Amino acid sequence: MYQQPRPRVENRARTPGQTHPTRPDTTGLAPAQPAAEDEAVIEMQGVYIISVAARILEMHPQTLRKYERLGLISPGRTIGMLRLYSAEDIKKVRLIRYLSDELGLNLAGVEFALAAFDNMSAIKQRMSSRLDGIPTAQQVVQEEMDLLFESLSLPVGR
Amino acid sequence: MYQQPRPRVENRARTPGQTHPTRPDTTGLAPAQPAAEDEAVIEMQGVYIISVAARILEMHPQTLRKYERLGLISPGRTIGMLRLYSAEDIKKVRLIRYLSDELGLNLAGVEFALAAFDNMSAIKQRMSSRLDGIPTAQQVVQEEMDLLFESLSLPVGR
DNA sequence: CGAACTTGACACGAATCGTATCAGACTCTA
DNA sequence: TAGAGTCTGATACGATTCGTGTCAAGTTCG
Repeated sequence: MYQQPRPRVENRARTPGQTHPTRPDTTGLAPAQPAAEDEAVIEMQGVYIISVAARILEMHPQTLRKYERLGLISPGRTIGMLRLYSAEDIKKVRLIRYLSDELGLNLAGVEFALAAFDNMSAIKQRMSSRLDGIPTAQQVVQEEMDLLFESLSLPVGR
Repeated sequence: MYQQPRPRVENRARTPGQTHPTRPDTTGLAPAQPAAEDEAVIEMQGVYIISVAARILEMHPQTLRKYERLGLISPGRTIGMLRLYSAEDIKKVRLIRYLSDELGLNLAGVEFALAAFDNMSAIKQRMSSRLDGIPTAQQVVQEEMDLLFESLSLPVGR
């Protein structure tokens, strides 16, 4: 078995005493995480194979594979084609899980939302760029677009 | 029975010969639509009770009631509490159906998308307003925000 | 008045989602 | 090189969601 099934609704808060088994990576592919003290908030770096990523995220490996098949994430690969999840990938999966669990979106909705975020970021960038000579306008755009991101009830700025 | 079940995927194009029964509104509440020639594109005005709205939209009345219960639409009411669907409401339902059928969003996703559209429109308005004295910047915002709306693969500007 | 309609509540089939399981192939360490 | 452990794709399962259908009771309006 892989893990106890994660309840469908909000179990983000970790029970304090419990910590991950931190089973040694026999593969050696994933750089050891910095001796996790509070795993829930550590900023990790490096890449992880799917089993490690799944343990970090407390999700089923099959779920991660399904997300990739649907194009929601695109983890790297080893020479042997093993998936490698970067910190960016982990963050993105957390966002996906938030949209799914907290907001109740299905995967089509998640795809739509992710695309919307990307487009919003890109447009914000373009506007700021085109307003290069007008710092006042740049400021306005910056403020309002940030407001727009906040209005989408996201956990953080993606 | 109310109608033949609408296929889940894309049947927007009406078979040319067929036209709605246009059963006379015994209620008299809904102003007669302008003698529909091509019902698929008519711009209607006035308000309709749920049975008429459902026939126009080729949807089940229960679906419209469910949308309202979820807060996706808010049709008016007669003094007798009968629902009254305006042209705005009809358009909104068409958008909902597009998001659901074409993009595959569930209703939580539709709610998210509608809120995002509203927020985007509001922010665009606010930016344009705050950039009142800088027509150049106003133009940029206008163009880019329109681009943003287009990028969301919407049928029209909502 | 009375026929036709709307209302809310409940139930059903199909589809979706996360998870579980399987055999086979691969990886990496000893 | 041998072998334990892991990954891979494919498939299946239970729970949930969504649109639709059905029902009795109340209301509306000609």
